[in-house]
Amino acid sequence: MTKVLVIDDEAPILNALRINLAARNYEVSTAADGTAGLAAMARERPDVLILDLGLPDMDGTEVIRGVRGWTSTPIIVLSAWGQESQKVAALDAGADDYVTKPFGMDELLARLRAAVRRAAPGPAEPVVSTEHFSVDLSAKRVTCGGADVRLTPTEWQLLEVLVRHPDRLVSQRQLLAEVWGPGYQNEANYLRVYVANLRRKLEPDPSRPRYLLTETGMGYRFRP
Amino acid sequence: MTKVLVIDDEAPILNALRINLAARNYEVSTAADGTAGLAAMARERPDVLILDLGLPDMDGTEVIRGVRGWTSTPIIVLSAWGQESQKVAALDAGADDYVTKPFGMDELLARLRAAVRRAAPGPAEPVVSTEHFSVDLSAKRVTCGGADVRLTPTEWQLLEVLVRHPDRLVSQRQLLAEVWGPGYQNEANYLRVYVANLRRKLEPDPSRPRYLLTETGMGYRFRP
DNA sequence: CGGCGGTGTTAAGGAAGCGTCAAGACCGGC
DNA sequence: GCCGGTCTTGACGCTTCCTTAACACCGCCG
Repeated sequence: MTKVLVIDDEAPILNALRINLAARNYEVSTAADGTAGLAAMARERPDVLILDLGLPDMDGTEVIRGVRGWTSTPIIVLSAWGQESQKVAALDAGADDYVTKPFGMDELLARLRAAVRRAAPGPAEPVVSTEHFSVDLSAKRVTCGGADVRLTPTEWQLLEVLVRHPDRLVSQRQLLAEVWGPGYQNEANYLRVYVANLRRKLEPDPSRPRYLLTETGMGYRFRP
Repeated sequence: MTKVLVIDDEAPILNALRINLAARNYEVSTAADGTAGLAAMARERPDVLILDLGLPDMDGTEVIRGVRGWTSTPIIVLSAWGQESQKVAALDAGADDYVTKPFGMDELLARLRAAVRRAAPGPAEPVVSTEHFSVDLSAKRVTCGGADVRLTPTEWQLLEVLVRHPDRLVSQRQLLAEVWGPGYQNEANYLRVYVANLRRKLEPDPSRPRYLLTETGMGYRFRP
């Protein structure tokens, strides 16, 4: 769940944000001034910071600089209408984005999504490991006992489909359709050849498969 | 020098941007509609794209999607006041930021700086070394056995893409799109020629590659 | 016991992909 | 306009991969 920290001294805005963000399934924490905000930033380690520039105890750009000293967490700035120079200063200090008050909640949420998306390297953990081998989906890399394993394109595609559905039984028809195309749904012999190839390259004992299991008459299953 | 591409169909805005950006030492190119814009994007390889949503020939979000298909170059969107839903759609399509017309030039420039700064690799290690050669990404210099190696512009771009994704498989389509442009995704023979050039200049034994590995049917991989 | 459907294994031919070389096209500077 | 460097383009031989077929195996049931 995405964690958001809101630093603002106006109670109505704080409440509105807390309610709306919580409703969208964000985890929200708040702080009412710059000092408390910097402390909360270090303590909570949020994924995004929403920062009001008009704080009672310190200038907004100082907060930004304080945060930027040790993390690149995205910062979205709230500023009152007309404070052009402040906004510019905030962006130059390292803010990622800003929204002018009064603002529409939809716009803020869209900017929030954009900021989180930019910061996130990848949506899902792309590496699946077993005791004997590991598969890095994004790098398209397979290592077995420390050494790289070379897979042909077809072998890789087949393994990818199985690994993306761990513990699930994947039917022969689905495998054939996803790897060879929808026109190959009766060529079950392809599967036998390529599953055998994968087992020879990955299984500790290819004749007694431990990870790439056969479900007779149905399909195959990957058990991590 | 930072390169900026402006896609806008209104001549006054185009001129204002050209003058102001050039005065700030940006290198500016322009396009008047989406089609020409996408072509210019591939040709010019700007560091930032400024995109007006109100184009005559296609929807702004389509342009964004066309660009995001092959590069993560920052995109700043210009939109008329009040088009809230358009702005949200643009951000969700992959835009990085937007500015509402009429806009202050200072604000646009600040957002431009922020976008470029965000896109910069930041604290990433700018020099990658192997046992036999080392690549300085920021200085664009390659040394092999103590001596400088001369690379042609195309050779350098190709090497840069591979080195920026160490250990990762980079598909032929991605390499072609990033080095030659999105229109060259079927010219796999270019890759063969230039990978061979790089190997001849960098590999200790070009016929038995140790760092620039080919994965038949899939792409290439740089192993440090 | 002997067929039968589904599966695992292996090998060979052809297709596709790759490395290499070289010649021509292009483009900049002089 | 010439010249050197760079980029395209095509052809050739070689390697890798995909497809296909043949055969052994296993469990099931008549």
